Amino acid sequence: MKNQEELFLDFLARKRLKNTSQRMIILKSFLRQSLHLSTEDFYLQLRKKHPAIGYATVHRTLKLFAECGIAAERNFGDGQTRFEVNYDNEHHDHLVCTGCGKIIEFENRQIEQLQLDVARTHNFFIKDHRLELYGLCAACHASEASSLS
Amino acid sequence: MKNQEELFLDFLARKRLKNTSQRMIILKSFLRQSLHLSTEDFYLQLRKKHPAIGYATVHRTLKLFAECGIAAERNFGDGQTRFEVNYDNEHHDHLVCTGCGKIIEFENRQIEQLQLDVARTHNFFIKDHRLELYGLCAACHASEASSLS
DNA sequence: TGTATTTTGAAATCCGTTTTCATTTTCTTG
DNA sequence: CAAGAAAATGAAAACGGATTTCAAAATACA
Ligand SMILES: [Mn+2]
Ligand SMILES: [Mn+2]
Ligand SMILES: [Zn+2]
Ligand SMILES: [Zn+2]
Repeated sequence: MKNQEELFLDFLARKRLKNTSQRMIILKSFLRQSLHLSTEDFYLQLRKKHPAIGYATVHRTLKLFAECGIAAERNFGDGQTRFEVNYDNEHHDHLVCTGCGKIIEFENRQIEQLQLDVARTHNFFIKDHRLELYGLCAACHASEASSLS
Repeated sequence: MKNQEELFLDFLARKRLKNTSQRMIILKSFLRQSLHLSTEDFYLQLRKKHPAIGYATVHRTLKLFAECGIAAERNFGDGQTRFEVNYDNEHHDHLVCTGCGKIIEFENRQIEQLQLDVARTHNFFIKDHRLELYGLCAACHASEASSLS
């Protein structure tokens, strides 16, 4: 099993892309700290240590990560694309708190199986899916209840 | 059971909004022909019969429909918001063909129940959810298979 | 009616994303 | 270790869908 860094280097070689210091810095930073960060937020983080790296490069590199499979691109309906590390191509779905923005990951084999059933009954060939549950986390639910007049 | 038109008129009255000819024309057109149309596409349709109605008015009116519950706002990941009539607040999810854009609606009580289970195990209070299955419809799947070299 | 209030349509603006372009860096080959 | 070809970079511009602005028009209510 290759690690994320090796996977990315292989990808670069295969596509005749060049291995630059910016790409390595962005990769390491991404693997270290990223969890559902928007390009903007990730860029702002990175800029603290590496102010010379431009937004365009960050954007382009995150896209490369998604293309080679070490990142997943997510959209939780707030108009901002988010990226997260995609370990071993393991799939998961999300609970999104509309109160505080907290994101909880989950995986449910039964739901996945039922999705396949749905697709089959419609002669549909599934390539991908997205399931997001929106609502309030325990903390936000409690604070909303207590603030009702 | 009130129909969509009555619901919208009630909504306008409740919010002290005015009943204009544009709003009625847009409402009737929307109820008649809309199925997962983007604002742009809906506007282009409408313009054929009503060229004097502006895009901004169409956009604002579709938002009103969503606000009062007679329309549902959808986003299938192509960067365009789509609207559809939301009959009787009945929920459904979607199969989206990435080949031809075809959209098939489905409803699966078991999946809905399992979602509630997931939420409960995470002490999450669900308000809404979205489930989309992306892939190829039967026709697109067949044509892709036949075009492989 | 008169008049306050809302709505309208065109155009401008917003805002996240993507592209452009001149310059710099990387990589290959002799 | 050059040099030349190819690709990457960063700043700024462009893009595209969504939203807002604003002056003129339409509506609702007394
Ligand atoms: Mn995740
Ligand atoms: Mn639908
Ligand atoms: Zn929360
Ligand atoms: Zn299709």
